[in-house]
Amino acid sequence: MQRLIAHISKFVELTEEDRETILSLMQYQEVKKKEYLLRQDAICNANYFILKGVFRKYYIDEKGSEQIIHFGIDNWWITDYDSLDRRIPSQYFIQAVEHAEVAVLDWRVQEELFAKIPALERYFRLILQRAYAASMQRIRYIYDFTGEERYYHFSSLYPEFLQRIPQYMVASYLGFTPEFLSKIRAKKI
Amino acid sequence: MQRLIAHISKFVELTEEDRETILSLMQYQEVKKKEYLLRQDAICNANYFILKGVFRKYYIDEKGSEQIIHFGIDNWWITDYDSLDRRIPSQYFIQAVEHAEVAVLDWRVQEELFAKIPALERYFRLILQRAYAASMQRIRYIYDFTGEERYYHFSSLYPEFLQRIPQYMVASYLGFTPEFLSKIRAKKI
DNA sequence: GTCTTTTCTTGAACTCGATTAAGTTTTGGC
DNA sequence: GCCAAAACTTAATCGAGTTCAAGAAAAGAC
Repeated sequence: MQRLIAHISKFVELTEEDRETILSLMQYQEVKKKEYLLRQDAICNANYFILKGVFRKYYIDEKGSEQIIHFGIDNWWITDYDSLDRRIPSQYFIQAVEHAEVAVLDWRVQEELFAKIPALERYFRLILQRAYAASMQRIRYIYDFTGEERYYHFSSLYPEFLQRIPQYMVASYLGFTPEFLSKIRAKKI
Repeated sequence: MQRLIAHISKFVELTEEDRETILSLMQYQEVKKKEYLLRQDAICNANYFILKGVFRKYYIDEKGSEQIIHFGIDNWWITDYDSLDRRIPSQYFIQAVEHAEVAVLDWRVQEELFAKIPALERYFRLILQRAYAASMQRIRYIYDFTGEERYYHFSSLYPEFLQRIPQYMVASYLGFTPEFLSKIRAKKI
């Protein structure tokens, strides 16, 4: 859980008392491979800080196949903000790709925490700013580059990732079919 | 400027004093068609609330052509958060598509305002949450639908928009060429 | 260690949308 | 009101990536 405190401290200043408050109100949770933090149609009840492991956030598209829109890795928060905040059913699944550990911030606790520690409201504003910028960047990649270019970019950015997660998940995240990914790999080797 | 106050009040509670503080620290500005609020390589100095008009946020892609990543319309904020907050050169242009009026929140004033009115920090957290969710939704549209489907979806969602802005901008925003948009329209009529 | 499930590969036919290169229509400046 | 610039259309050709279908390899389960 110290990783969470360290992360927050990179963005805002916390007193020793703040730290204790945060630790006392958040919970540590282990998540087994393939377990879900959230399922479609459920109302999201927490924001999760990933201490260790990998999660995927996906939905079922028109044709009934899984489409990954986001990977969550160490030191990122993962949730469905829309469902969490507006208390509406989620369109997404959040599932552990491998054994993981998270810090859980329940939505009922969140308000209490913001009231006690205003710096946290700021911290989340900054986190969201980054997430928003990252998702703009993602749209740029989709528009500017071909599938092949996106794959090479992704594999040079997160080489260890390709070892840890199934190829078909990478294909889904990058927006093409597993067959096409196979073809790209065949070309290179 | 009352539209801004009304918008903020939809998300957080403001006292009469808060309102006056906000109005005193923000500036009203008219922006002529084709004028820029931000240019590539400049550091973004403000967050703009659009009172009236339409803006486009775009960048120049690898091939040297303009790629629109976002439209800003009445009652939305538009800025480059990454550049604004981290004081780094922007990758984007923000340009008025038609004559517009904005409320300007300068970055040096922003901190002062957050200190005086903590509710505003919360307001921006909520705004960013929405923007982030919207951009996720955008990625979904790109992945799930063909260009033609995206066009029909867009035109049913914002019919008045198609009248107000050039087609080639719609094509750029939707991620295809103006020629292809012409083809879609020819098919239907 | 074998059996089942999951993941990955290969190839042929096909489709969506890009590119190129005209020509046409609309808009706006003066 | 006229001219130039900006915006839109049409058509032929081409390529990135999909779909379908089958088989091979790897990973768990017991």
